[in-house]
Amino acid sequence: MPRAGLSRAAVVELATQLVDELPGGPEALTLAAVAQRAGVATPSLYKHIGSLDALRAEVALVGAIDIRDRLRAATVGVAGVDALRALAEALRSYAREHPGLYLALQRAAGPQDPELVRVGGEVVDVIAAVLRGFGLPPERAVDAVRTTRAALHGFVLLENGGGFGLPDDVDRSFAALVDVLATGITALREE
Amino acid sequence: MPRAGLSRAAVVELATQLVDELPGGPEALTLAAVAQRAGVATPSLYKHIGSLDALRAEVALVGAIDIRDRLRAATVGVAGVDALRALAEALRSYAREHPGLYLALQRAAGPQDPELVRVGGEVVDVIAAVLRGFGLPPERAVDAVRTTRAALHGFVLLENGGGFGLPDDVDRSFAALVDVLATGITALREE
DNA sequence: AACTTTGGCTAATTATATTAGCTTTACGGC
DNA sequence: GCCGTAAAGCTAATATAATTAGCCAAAGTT
Repeated sequence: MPRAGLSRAAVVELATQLVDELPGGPEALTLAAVAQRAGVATPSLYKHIGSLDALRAEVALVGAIDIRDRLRAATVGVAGVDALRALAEALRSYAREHPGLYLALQRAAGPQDPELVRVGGEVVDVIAAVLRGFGLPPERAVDAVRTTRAALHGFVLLENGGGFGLPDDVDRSFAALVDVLATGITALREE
Repeated sequence: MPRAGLSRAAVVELATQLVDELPGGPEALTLAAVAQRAGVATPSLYKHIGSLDALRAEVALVGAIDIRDRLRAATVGVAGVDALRALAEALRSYAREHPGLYLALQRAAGPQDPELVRVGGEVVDVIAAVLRGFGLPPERAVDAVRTTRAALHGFVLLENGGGFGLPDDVDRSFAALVDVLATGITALREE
């Protein structure tokens, strides 16, 4: 019989699809499901990946790269509050399109995978670059980046997790969050 | 041989301990580990709980109740920015003391368990009560609550997950986050 | 003391990851 | 076109975990 013609990249691609389709997100990802979709027996996957955990790490890396690229693309040529808003909306869009992939990023954050650490750092760099437009003193920059990361990350997690029970307009709340960040971070300058 | 003298509550208690001790948090929780700690065989646990998922839901409920009580205790008799700071610090302390339990709250947020939904609503009520001191127009209150939840939730998740790579003082960053929220939410009044 | 409920047990089933070892495909060099 | 080899697949086997079924003994009740 002919071969399936898999590769490391193909397996990771299938896994990233699954992670977004499965209701349980990254935790529900199984090698059995990947193998079924690939049309091979489960152990065959080990020719391309090291383990389920390694596959999860690769999936997380794909997500990190995607996010980095989207944030960069969304913020070229914009500055100040506009850039912050563009960045925020790009992140939220991505998380809504890829809820499983976004979740996969969470737990994989450990210092195991240097690639992931590097790309994560590049994501943070984009945020830092955007916030530079707010004219903060250098010693406050880290605080502003962390605050922004926390607020955006928390919002999309709550939204994707169904944490907002009320029917009130979530878009408006997100806009409010960005306003709060913009106002509050600007005020950090004055202290 | 004498009985172990378990009960639903005792099993949940052991599970909550484990969730905070295990490196993998709630996902690493197994019935086998609970049974071992309880000194019984794994299937014996089913006399007290319905399933692993049900146990996870109970663990999450314990966390939600704890958090609700801590936030209430931290904010009685304080108002305005002081109340917001007290609430924020109470939440962060709890998450640092109980990283696994805090994580357990995340995924269990679905609408399955009405108890959890109720307690979760009570947590939100505390936040709403604190923010009432900022004198927002009623139609902005939901936005402010969501913004606050998102920012605090995101921060403690990033902190517990090792997401803050730089050695810079995390306490100071957290204080900055609370400042940003206070300033920004106050400004929501004016729009 | 007998009866009943309850909590524990062992045995069995299913799903999954993972390892070992075998087979065959595809392919580079002759 | 043939040959050797490495890669890619397979089946078989092992280990862990959840879950169900059915048994038995301990506690508690009458």
